[in-house]
Order: sequence, then structure tokens, then C-alpha cells
Amino acid sequence: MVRAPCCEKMGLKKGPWTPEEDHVLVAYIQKYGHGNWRALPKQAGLLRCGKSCRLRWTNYLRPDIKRGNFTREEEDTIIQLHEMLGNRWSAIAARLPGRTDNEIKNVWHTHLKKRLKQNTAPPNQATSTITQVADDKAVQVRQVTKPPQVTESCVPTTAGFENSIPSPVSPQQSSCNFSSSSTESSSILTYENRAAVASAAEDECMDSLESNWTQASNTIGFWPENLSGMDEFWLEALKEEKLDGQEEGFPAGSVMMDPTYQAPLSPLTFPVYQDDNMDFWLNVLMEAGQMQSMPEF
DNA sequence: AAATATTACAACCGCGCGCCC
DNA sequence: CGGGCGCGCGGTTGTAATATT
Repeated sequence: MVRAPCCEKMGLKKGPWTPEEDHVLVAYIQKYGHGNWRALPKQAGLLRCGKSCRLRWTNYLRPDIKRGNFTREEEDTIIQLHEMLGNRWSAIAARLPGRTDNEIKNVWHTHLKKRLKQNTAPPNQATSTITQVADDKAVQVRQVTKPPQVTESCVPTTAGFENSIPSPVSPQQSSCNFSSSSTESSSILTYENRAAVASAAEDECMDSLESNWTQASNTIGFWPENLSGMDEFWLEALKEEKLDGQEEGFPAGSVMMDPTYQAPLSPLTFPVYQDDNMDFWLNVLMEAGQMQSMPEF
């Protein structure tokens, strides 16, 4: 069966919306809501198809839309979410309050794709790229080594921290900053000290970036059964992605936490901590009470 | 200053999904 | 159970604004 084009009716207007049309649409929706988009334009007296009205409302006129340029944090979040979710713009938009899927899609195609391309240098150039500019370096490091940044709804933004690099702290360096006590909350880095730790570890991480860390292709992850207290953001991602074929090797009921961020790691982008590093991190997680049992590999 | 190229973003298009009859 | 309909999503296009030559 062939679907009839949305705006096949003659006389329906296309193209940019006028302020008058906007006013009519907003006034109508404020008064009656938008239960039926198909019927709306006729009832509101607009010479538009329902689809056009819906698009105009959801992408532009909705009162909760945040206008203006994307912040660096928002852009970074988009990059990380895109890494995790792919071109699922609506899923990405759901994690960026006030931003629409269309807007995010646009900013991806016009800015971020380009930026990522610049930052994705061949391995033998990666180190020099990383050390260029602090701003770019932060992006590069997060892109290569970190699980996606959680959104503001998950982790409060700490002023000043956004410019310090949430580095993949090496076990040797970070161990001195962790309490091994499973009863103390200090077994997880605080916002106050993690920036310092990250900064201190940065140089070493740069050097060992390629040898000690691998990217998400060797993802480890699992489906958590005990969800209490877990970050909603990741849980949603976990549920959506279903973790097909990626949950093997981890016992049900375990949740891998990022000890630096106090947030569940994204099983889709979690970098593999190799060999002895892996053991170290698993022990940290065990001691911090974030895993109920050691996984078998 | 004019022509051309590039960028930014609003809007459109077609498809797939879910609901309802 | 299959078809029609409405809606939302992602890809693409059109065009205005801006930068470059």
C-alpha cells in the first residue's frame, strides 16, 4: 500500500513559518493542547499540514526549548552519547533538557562531526594531538579513554572541574587516593579531590594511553539486576541497548561503577583495563561495595 | 563592493511502528 | 488478522546568514 503524502492537499502552505502562523499555533495549543496533529491545523485555522505544525511546535515553539548556542559541556555530552547511542537523536535529546533532536542532529552535522574528525588522528599522531591545547586535549582524552560523561541530571556540575581532565587514572597513581575501607564513602573519589588526582595522573596517562587502555570495542558489561541507587541515566541506556552479547562474563546483579565519577560505567564505552589494571579496578569496586562478586573471565 | 563559497539551521520527506477498527 | 491512520524518527534539502576571495 502506498501512503498518501502528508501535505497532498492543495492549498497547504509549505516553507518557513511566519510570526503570525507561529502566534496562531501557540495560541491554539496553549488553549486546547495538541491531541490530534492531523486535525489541529484545520481547527486552528492554519493552512498547514499537521505534520508541519507538529514539527514547528516540537522543534521551535515549545516553551521549554532552550535557545542559543550549545555549551562546551553540552557538545561533549552529545559526542559521548553519540558514541554510545549512535544516530538516535531523540534518545540523545532526551538526555539534554531543552534541546531537540533536530537541533542536536544539526549541531552534530555542522560542528561535532568535524571536530571529532580533527581530533581522531592516527595512533602515531595521537600523542602530539593530545598535547596541543588544553581545551582540545580534554575532548581528546575523554573521547578516547572515558566512559560518556553523565548528564547534569545525573552528576552535578562542579564549577571549575569541567576544564580539568577526568583522566583514566592509572591504578598506581590512583591507589594512594583511594581508601580501601569498604565502609567509608571515601573509597570513591570526591568531586573535590578527583580533579587533583586527574591532573596529577594526566601526564602518565598521556604516555600510557595507547599501551594501557583500549577502546570500547572490547567492551565489558552486564545487565544489572539490583538497580537500587544506580544512576538513572545509565540504567536507561542499559535497558535500551539490551547489551546483546555483551553481558557474558559478569555475574547478574553486579554493577560496574566508575570510581572517579561515582556513576555506573557505560557498558558500551567502558574502556577495558587490561591485565593487572583490571584486577586492581575490580578490587576497588568490590571494596567499595559496587560489586557483589568477582566476575570470571 | 561584488561574487562565490561555506556554514547554520529550519523545515521537509519518507519510513516504520503502534494503535485501533 | 490485516489495513488504515497518526505519530515520531532520522535523513536530507532549502535557504538565509556569514565568511572568503
